Amino acid sequence: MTEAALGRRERKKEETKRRIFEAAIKLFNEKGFDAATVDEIAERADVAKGTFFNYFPRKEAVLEYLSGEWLELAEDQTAAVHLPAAERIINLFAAAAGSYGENRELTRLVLRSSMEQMCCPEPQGACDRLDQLFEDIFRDGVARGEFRADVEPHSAFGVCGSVFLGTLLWWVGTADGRLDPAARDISLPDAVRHQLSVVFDGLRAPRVAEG
Amino acid sequence: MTEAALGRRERKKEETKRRIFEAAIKLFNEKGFDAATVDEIAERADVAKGTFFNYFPRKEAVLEYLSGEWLELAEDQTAAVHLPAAERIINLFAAAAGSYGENRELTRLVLRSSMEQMCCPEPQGACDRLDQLFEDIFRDGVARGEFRADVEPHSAFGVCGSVFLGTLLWWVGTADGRLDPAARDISLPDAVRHQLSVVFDGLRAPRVAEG
DNA sequence: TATATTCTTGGAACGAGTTCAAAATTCGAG
DNA sequence: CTCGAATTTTGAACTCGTTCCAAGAATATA
Repeated sequence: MTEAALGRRERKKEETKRRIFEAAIKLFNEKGFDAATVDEIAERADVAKGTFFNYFPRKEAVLEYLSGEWLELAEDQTAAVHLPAAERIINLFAAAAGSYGENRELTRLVLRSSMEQMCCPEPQGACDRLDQLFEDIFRDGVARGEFRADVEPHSAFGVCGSVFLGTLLWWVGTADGRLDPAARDISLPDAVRHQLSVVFDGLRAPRVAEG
Repeated sequence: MTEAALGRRERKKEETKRRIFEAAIKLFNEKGFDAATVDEIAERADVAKGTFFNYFPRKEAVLEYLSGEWLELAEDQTAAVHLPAAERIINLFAAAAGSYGENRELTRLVLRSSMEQMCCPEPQGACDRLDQLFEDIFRDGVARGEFRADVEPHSAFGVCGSVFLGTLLWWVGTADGRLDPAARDISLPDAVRHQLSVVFDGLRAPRVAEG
């Protein structure tokens, strides 16, 4: 009698999770992560407090879930195989930054939880997925002679991922009131692009040809 | 009658703060940050629970204080003016990494709190101090023609600082049990050196001379 | 339809961080 | 030395995240 692939039970579960998730995000936006109590979230999602913990084992798990959703939005960027590898990588991170960079406060919270994850990396965490995407493109770039062959892909991801993260951190720190003058005229994705381009080209002054 | 510049009261305050601080760090090492309760810390420092919050407004503030102490240890590295600027910068970060890299668990905690600070930058936070040190050296390097002149010092710090932080994160994630094979043979300061050298030289393949 | 099973619910209880206002201590002036 | 002001200490009370569990609902099976 069940028409969908998922039974009614499964469907209801998913719907409840979404309801809790959306209520939580909305509240985080309205009053901040700490000020939004689980009671309130459950109240607004029309479930009991205990139910919240059925779906998200900890309050922070809501943020981890959100970061996963944001990453998915960026995963398409790996498709454009015709572009130079450097550009594809920059596009990948810039797209991710685009998802993040809607709301400073929320981004701050997601960043915080992402770092926690990074410190205790799960086999299938969001960071590992991003690493995989990156390394595929990077290896391609090495094969095409665009990138140095003497840098391990994982090490390269370490550098680029760090800069991505660091730029997000910087952007989050430029709170709306006291904007860094440099931050007023540049969007977060553009900032990520700029910082990554520095990584690609290096900091050293190029040797003048007529040395 | 007071021999020191500080009155008795001031001295006692400082001593109490140290006692609380050391009791806290010792307990964090023994049983982890979360498992060490403020009650226990206060108990071991021989003060009441409330007193703890007189000196550290939040439990996490102990970690912020610690990160400040670690940074001080690295500040000497800026003295060696005779070295190339790139080397001085690498030494600066490697020295900082040396302080951090004693204990993975503690480093994880300090990193967590440092990121929080970075998200809501205080005028005189540890990050700003590091930024100042960095930019002085960097400008020197630009003046000497070692670095590109078209990269803002602050932007360069963003890149290098991010990579420093990211490498710490990576290292913290390589828990003693499940060490990344690559992490077994390289110390944290060396890892920082390596990653920063990538930043200096860039990721792109050098143009072959006989193009 | 009746029964068994599994999952969901939500309120009570607990633990730990944080707050607060009263008590204790220290300091400086007379 | 003594009094009063200012500062520090104190721990009980409060808040909120988290756990637990018994009752109930939903589903599968006969």
